[in-house]
Amino acid sequence: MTVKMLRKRKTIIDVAKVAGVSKATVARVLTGDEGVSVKTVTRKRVLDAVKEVGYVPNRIAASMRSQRTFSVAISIPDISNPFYPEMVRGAQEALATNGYNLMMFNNNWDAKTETNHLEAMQRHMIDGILLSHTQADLDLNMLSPTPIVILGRGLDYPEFPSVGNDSVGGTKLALDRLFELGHRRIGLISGGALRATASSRQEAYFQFHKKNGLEIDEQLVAPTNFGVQTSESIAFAREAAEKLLSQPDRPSAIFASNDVLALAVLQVARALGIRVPQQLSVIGMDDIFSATVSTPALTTVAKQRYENGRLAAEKLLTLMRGGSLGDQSNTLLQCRLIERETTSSYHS
Amino acid sequence: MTVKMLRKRKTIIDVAKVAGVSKATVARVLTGDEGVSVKTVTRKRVLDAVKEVGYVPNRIAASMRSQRTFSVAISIPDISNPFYPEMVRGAQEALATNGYNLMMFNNNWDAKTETNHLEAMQRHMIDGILLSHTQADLDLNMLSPTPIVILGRGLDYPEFPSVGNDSVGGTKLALDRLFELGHRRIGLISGGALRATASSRQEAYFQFHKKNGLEIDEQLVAPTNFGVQTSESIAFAREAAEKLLSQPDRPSAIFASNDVLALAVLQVARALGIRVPQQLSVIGMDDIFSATVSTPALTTVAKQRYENGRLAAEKLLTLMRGGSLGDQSNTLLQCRLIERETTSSYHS
DNA sequence: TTAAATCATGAGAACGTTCTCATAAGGAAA
DNA sequence: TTTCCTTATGAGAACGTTCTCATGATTTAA
Repeated sequence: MTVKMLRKRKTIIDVAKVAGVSKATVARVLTGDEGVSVKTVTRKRVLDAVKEVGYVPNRIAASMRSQRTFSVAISIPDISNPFYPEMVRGAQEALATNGYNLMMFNNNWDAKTETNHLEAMQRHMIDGILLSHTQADLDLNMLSPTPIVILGRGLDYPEFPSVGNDSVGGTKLALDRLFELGHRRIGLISGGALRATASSRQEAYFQFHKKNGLEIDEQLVAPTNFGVQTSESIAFAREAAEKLLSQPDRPSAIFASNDVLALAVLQVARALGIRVPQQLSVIGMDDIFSATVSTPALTTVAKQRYENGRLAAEKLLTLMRGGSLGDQSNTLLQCRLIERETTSSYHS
Repeated sequence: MTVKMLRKRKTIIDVAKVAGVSKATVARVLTGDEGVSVKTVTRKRVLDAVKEVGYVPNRIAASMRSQRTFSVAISIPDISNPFYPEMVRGAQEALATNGYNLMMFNNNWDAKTETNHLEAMQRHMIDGILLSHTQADLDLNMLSPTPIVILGRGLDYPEFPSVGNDSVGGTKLALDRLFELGHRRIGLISGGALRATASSRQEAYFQFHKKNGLEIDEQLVAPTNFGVQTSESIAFAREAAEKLLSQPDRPSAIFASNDVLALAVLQVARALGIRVPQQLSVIGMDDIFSATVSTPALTTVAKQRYENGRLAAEKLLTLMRGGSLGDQSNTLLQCRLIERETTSSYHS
């Protein structure tokens, strides 16, 4: 008869016993910021004892006392949306190299879930939050004093630090390029998670027309949708593209505010027998992986997704260490136009 | 002069005081599994007090005593590889509905990082692990008694429960279909994270030839690569495809063991002026988003990624609750062939 | 050589829960 | 009434660290 011997986890006290020192000394050796002084021989004895008993520190207990968990929460709408994983990776790597762990919260664009997640974070005593918000009216002050960094342009929460991509600048980049190529009737399909973001891009579209003395044809602007899932987004884009492209005086170019939308436009154009880029130029935004493998490969405005996550994490680290961001509180990363195969100069 | 009043977090004792009961009673009300008996009036008084003081339970403290953290770790090679996010989402949602949180570990295919992560998990006292392993020789018993469920076929760790996709069956599905379409010279480009997986697919390829009385032409089999990043994977596939397709007696069809590879084949074919599917049929595997938007849209063997994550989490939940999986320990999910536009019958 | 300063270590409180055990308050059975 | 259960609550230990403070050992300054 075998008794299943499940030995208990070793504690700092076991180590202390073996090393012949007090638990305080063990703690000093293990968590010692260079400052603390421990005799070299003692340190060695402790370290040896740690190995001997196979001690693994219990961070829960440490957190209990020190009030620091070394975990950070990241809240995003949908990890399976190709925009986010790269951002998460950037954040995770920056945090990991600093000894922090990442807790992932995925709210599926659901406001209630998002709010629940915020409370879950509080319960878990996380040290900081990276927030790609779905709603514009979260009570973030409730989380004080836990530091928060907003992922994306912080339009809805101007008082919080943020790192985002300059999508308005990117929109200009795309429109200017199309103008340069001779396009004058340019369609807009604008989506995105948040009303503020979506409308700021539309604003850029209007500005562009004004600047270049072009008239705005409402028929060229698809009604903005936001806060929807990838699959719905595709259906929406198909519909919008069909409407834009089946007009008698159809646009010679379309700018879509993300690649998923732009790829849908490509499909519709193909179905309608409109050749891209000969008869229609298309520019997307984000530079997701799919943009590189579509045929023709999608011209797009690239966002710095990895860098976005990384930099946000970096800021959060500063805040968690009690530092201040000064005038570096809100960062907008530059977008870059990547010309592939869906753009060409205008032919009447 | 304003003194920044940062009020301390409320504890169960604050609630107890307001409600005029002991902390034990508060705990009973808040964590009470139906079994425990508390007077209705007392319960109400406690619940009111919780609201009044704005109490948020401290799970760290709870974990300290109860030895349960209600967090689960998921270890994957690369969240920005389009295969994983959907799986993570499946896991996260199943766990969240059961009150568990997900800690994400991303090892970038690095063995050392993976090992470090395993220790980090132990430190954090996580209740269970979902492991998509990179190495075949991890000492998982070290983590005992923390339950582990392997993501993917558990070939390398047969003694642990696992949930994976039947990629061998999927390979057969693809090859049989190509055979049915009249193809006899079929190329294989096989990659994948793990040696065991990659070679089991190659094995299926050999079996297929034997079964159908076909000779194996070594020229049609690209050297297997595994354990590489997406970007390297693409370069590898390009090279392999070029070699396969520039032979005098080139294959009329190619099966690639994941979509990223297959999409690369598409690009190479296009560059070489080989029309797909008229002159070359291509089948991929995984059914990532990009497969739906490529031109022509990729025929592929779909894996159940969300379900994979969900089911693995479900099993882990059973184990964490002390249950047993019985003969349900290892699950292989069925693959499905999705015929899109890169396959057609053979023309000499 | 002695006083003062610094270094090295230990004792024990504290963190905020959960959990065990004891006990008071009711109600049922005699 | 008394005794025995059952129900409802409280007291206080326990979880494994970190952190503060005290104290003995050693070095430095005079």
